[in-house]
Amino acid sequence: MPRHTHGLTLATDPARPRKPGRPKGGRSDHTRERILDAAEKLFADRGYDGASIRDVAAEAGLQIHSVGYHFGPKEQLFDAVVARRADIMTGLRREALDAARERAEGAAIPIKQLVRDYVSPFIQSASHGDAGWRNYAALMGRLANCPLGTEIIARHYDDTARAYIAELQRALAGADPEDVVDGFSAMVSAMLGICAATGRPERLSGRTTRRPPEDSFETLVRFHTAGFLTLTIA
Amino acid sequence: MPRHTHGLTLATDPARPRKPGRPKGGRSDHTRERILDAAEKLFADRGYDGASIRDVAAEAGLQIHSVGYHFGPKEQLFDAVVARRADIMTGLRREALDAARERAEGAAIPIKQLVRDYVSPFIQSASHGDAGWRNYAALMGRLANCPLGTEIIARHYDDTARAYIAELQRALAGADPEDVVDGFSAMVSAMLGICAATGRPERLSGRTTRRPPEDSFETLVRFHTAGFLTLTIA
DNA sequence: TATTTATTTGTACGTTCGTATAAAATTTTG
DNA sequence: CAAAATTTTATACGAACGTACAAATAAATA
Repeated sequence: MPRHTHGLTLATDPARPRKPGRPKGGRSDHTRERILDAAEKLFADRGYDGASIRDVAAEAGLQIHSVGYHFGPKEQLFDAVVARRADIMTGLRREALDAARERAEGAAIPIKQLVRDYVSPFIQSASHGDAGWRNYAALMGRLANCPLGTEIIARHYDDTARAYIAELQRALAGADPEDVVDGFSAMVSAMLGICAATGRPERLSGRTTRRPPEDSFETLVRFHTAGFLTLTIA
Repeated sequence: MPRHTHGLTLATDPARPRKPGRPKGGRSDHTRERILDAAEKLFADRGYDGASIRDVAAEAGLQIHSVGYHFGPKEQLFDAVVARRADIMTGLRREALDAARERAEGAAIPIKQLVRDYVSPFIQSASHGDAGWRNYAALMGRLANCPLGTEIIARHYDDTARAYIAELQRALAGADPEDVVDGFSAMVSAMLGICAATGRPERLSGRTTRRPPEDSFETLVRFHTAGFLTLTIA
């Protein structure tokens, strides 16, 4: 299995619908994954209100009610879509943070390391992962600045965000903690903007093809590391 | 009239509906403004698909068809909402750029000046302007990372964005032009994130009240100026 | 083998959506 | 004052929405 999929791949054989009846092995995870994949794609393309449960069912090759049967009301389906990969993302960021702490041996973790460790899992998944990860990244970008999205993001991402912010504040001793939070917010906004693949950077630079997200990633790390470092200067 | 409204205020007396019949003065601008105000608010709160034309009409105190009569299909209404203040915003940024060019007397404009001039009109309007500007700022944040929004933003904002990017590239001679575009995109993402007022910074910092956007504005200017400046270092 | 459990199917309900049509009301124009 | 123009009101249409119910099907259980 390719490393960048982080253990999650698109449900195979999306064209073949299941026959009715109790499935052979324990639970019917296959169908659930198919529904999540379809919902992820449509929510990313059209937004929460723009994507209908009917569309999701059709995209998954299922009847309408299968979606409600497995996930309940629409909001629960939406939350399940976000949660699935949020758990993976959070795990990667926690691992990276633990490793960085170990390497620092009690000292503050370098800013650049913190920026890299927080942003890297997301951009790597969005650029090297399968279509599911690309859809997920686009979806998170849509969610960033709207009420429903912020509420769900808070539930799944805020704990880890606070852990990184605490390390940033430690590494930036003397900086206003609120400035650090603003810097962190700016970093996240930029990260989501890169992965949203809106085509705007191409239009603004005159490129015909999209710049590789890894290149933007390196720029983003340098750019935001420098930004954080100036916050210590009163 | 307060300076920060930039000549646009909410239509007065939103509770009184107009009587039917041809209006006394030329066109019925009063009703049009009321509809735009209502649509601006609801699109910001609920998104394009989440806000219905019925809701807009009710918010404006009008019958359903008045909206369609004045603005045609829903997408045209949406574009009109974005366009109204985009024209004002673009004007302010152009003025600032012209003034900065004059002051530079042929030399490159300082980075910090460019950052400030681009971001300031938006954040000042969103923080000191009336409710209409606050709604508009929230709406633009929602639009940033979705297809429909990006298309409309391109139509109304890309020309001025390119003018600022050209000056940034001139001031950052030696930097990769693509890096400069990425930095500009990061700056815009952060600007929109601040004005979206999602409540996330409060949750991440433990504040109970929202940090004044002007404070975040000053941080953002320092932060991103430093980011741009490192792009010249290979 | 008979019963229970899990899943899919098919159909349907009431609501809301964007848009359209027709008529009434008021001002401007001739 | 009569006719044309403009805007509001009132109503309605077909389509799509989220959700729900009952029946059918197949595996698990007894």
